[in-house]
Amino acid sequence: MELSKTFSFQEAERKWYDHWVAFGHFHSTPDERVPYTVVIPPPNVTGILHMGHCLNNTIQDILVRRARMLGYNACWVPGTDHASIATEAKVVQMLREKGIAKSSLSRDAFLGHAWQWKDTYGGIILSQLRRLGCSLDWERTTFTMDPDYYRSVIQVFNDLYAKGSIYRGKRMIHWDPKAKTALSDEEVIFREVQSTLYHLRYAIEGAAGTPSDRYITIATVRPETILGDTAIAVHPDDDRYSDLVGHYALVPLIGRRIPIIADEYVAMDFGTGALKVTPAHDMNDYQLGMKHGLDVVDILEADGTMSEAAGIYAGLDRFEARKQIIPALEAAGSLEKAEDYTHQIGFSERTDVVVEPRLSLQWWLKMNDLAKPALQAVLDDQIRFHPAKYKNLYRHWMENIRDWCISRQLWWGHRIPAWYDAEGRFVVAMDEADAVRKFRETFGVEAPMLLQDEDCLDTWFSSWLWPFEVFHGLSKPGNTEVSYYYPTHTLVTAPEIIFFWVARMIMAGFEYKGTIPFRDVYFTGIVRDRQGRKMSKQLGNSPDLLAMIDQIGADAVRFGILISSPAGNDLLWDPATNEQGRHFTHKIWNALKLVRIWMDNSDQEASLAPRTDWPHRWFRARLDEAAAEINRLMGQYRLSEALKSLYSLIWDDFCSWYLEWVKPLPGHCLHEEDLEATTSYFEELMQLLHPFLPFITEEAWHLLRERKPGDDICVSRLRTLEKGSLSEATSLLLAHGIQLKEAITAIRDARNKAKLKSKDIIVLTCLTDDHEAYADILQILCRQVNASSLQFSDMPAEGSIPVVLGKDRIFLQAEGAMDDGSQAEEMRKELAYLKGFLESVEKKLSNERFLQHAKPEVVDIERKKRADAIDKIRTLEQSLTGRG
RNA sequence: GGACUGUUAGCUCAGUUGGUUUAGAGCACUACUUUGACAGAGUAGGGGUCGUUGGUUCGAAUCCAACACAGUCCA
Repeated sequence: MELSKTFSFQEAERKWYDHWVAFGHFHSTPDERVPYTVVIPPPNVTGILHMGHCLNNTIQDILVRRARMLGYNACWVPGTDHASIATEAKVVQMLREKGIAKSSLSRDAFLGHAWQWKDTYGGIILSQLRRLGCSLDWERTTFTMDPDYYRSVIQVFNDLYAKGSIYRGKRMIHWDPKAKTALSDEEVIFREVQSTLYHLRYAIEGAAGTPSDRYITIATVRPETILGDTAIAVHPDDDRYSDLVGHYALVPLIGRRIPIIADEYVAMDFGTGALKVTPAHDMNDYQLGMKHGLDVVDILEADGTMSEAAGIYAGLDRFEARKQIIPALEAAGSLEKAEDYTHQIGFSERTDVVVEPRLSLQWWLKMNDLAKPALQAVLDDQIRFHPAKYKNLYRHWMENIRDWCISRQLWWGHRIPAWYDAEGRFVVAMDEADAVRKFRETFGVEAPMLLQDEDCLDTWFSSWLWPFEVFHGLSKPGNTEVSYYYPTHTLVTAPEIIFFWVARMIMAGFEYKGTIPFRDVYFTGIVRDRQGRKMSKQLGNSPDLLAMIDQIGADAVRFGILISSPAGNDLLWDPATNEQGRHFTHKIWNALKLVRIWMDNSDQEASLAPRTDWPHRWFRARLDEAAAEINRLMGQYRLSEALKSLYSLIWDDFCSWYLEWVKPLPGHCLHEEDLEATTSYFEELMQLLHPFLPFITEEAWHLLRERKPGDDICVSRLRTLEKGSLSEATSLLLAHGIQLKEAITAIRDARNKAKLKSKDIIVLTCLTDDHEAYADILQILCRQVNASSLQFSDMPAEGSIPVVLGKDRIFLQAEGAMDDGSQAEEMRKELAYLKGFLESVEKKLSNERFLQHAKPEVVDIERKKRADAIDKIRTLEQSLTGRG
């Protein structure tokens, strides 16, 4: 039966994915095999598939599918994380659209809505990963707020608190005024922003608290914060201001009396050299304030509006206040000048609003002790980073690590397990009953009225347990699964979350399992668009992947993203690479059609083509060589290179050369043994390709042979090669293959230049010392260049066109061949090149120091180069002068 | 401002410990071909001296230094 004109990928994708799941091919249970475990970086439960996921999960799928085919017990665990800020923001917005304000709801009522939302819309991304072909073990799907998981997070909090690693403290934190929560340092993105630097005059206080006619000028980009100023600082060595130190200045508009202090922290060359100090709203100012015992005036509310303490503009948004204060300052004569200024401003990673430094009471985790083993493991290559350059970055961060702010002012997430009484005393406990017990033990209170902390834990405080808690490593310690699957094998993730997640997983691994969580970490590149911009929702430059899969198929999308993705480098992704993937699947499909035609013909009474042997031996050698190469590249995590080499193995060696060499003449059918060899090579190629393009390879697998149920390519065993180098016989075959390809190409080129039509038959005469080398390939050569015969001779044929092949010469004769001299032109160019080359080699060989210093092998190679070049030059010269 | 990474064909990238030629691939480009698997194709071809400068070496795209440019992370 003839196959359809094109591969029906939509049908095949649905069919095979359902089939794989139905046969349980992706489900793993512990057995006697060696495990290969990968845990998915849990996507945000509100997420939808974007390019980053696509790249990341395609890579994981390739590693997992290949491991499965190499005989490992492959287990890839799916799941999602609850993403407290992002999810809570979505739910709040959804409620707002229904006219419900979060503030009107109780915590329980809000969480009811949130869970409902999660159950309806959450996890869409997991179904999208099926479309991509990901071979995940769905029976193991985990969510960071599953009951067991939740309890483990609480247990970890209790444990770290008991060890003294968790503490509560008032510190300057990054505040997100939209989400109204604290952020960790890692959740703040600094961007360069064009703004204005205002120079403002503060009058110096004269006698009796009235303004004098002197003033001091400061520079600020945030003029509204002058309302929170409690000092002006200058450098102690700054002559401009030294007489003012100890005096007082008056804040414009509100007239607050603030001291002028001296501190070496001030940069004399920045702005005016005088620094306004606002301890409540700047990290560094806060430090200065502590040092000098300054007042703290907090002029902002949690939502970013001005507070009563500001004196004026209360209730106004911070940016609106900035707009209004400028004309007011100008009217008061305090504005000296305004200049353009570019600087870095922090934005919330989740809500993209400008973050505020804010003084607040939060929960913190001490990091120093946790970081030590985690740093060492990477430095020692117990955990290997790919590419290794990320080791430096990791080390730098780990050596300068700061305590982690783990509390978030949110309801969606793991509620902080601390209970307070009316007097503000608190205990950390597993649950309320435990808290009551601890209150009794600690404070001697019998029936305390306790309230649990309102806040939640940072999402990463749960996902750092992921590699073992997906196997219930903490909730059911020592169970068979965690013992079998942990430590996991490879983590594939984006470099952006090296600190958020990778580093912390390593810490948790050591703290709770006493060992590394994974052996290799593969950092993917950042996906950028054609203009080099990072793909993001804000820019809207991320393509709709599902539409793309619908349009051109999952295999083509996987190919496109991977082929442009060198390990660890950013990839500029261009939809044109998808086209390449589509063409590739089309090529495979057509090769499959050809082989199927041969199969169908073999049943018929067509005359049997003679048995060919050499092409099969050659392709076996070529396949072994390529498979070894792919093996090596995969071992180094050079996935895109492995795919490139497979692409050319299939397209060039198999389709363009091998299939043409074994193709029977019209009216003939392939010899049975030749057909069998061709079929097994095709199968083997499909196996090698399967991890990359799972759907078309599975389809081909079933079209090449009748299969028993469950005999699927995804669980087939990949042929593994003997270790060591290729045999001498194999090397010779490969060399002859190269020689054949070169001869065919050169003669075809000569035919082209002689303006011969493809139908025109030629006669070949060959001048060579090595008849042997042509024995096996002679027939193929003639057929591929449409020659009726090839004769050996020691004289060129009269009126023929010469083709030079290394030391050999082949002459072609044909009716109507036109030698327009371009062939000779070509030879003269080649001759000039070779002479230049020979000169450079001879220069080396006549250099005494080269002969002394270079390794003997290298000198031998150079001698061989010289001999080859001399031979080739002689052959060319003979051809050009027309001598025999 | 600090640290790191990169700069190779029109574009996107390989080039593994310096020496298998005077640097490879894909896409794009040019000419020819509608040949029975494939025009989503075939056949052949053109195109770069490896950011700049200097150094180490018998020998440098490859190692070192400075500079220029780009990017990332951190403050």
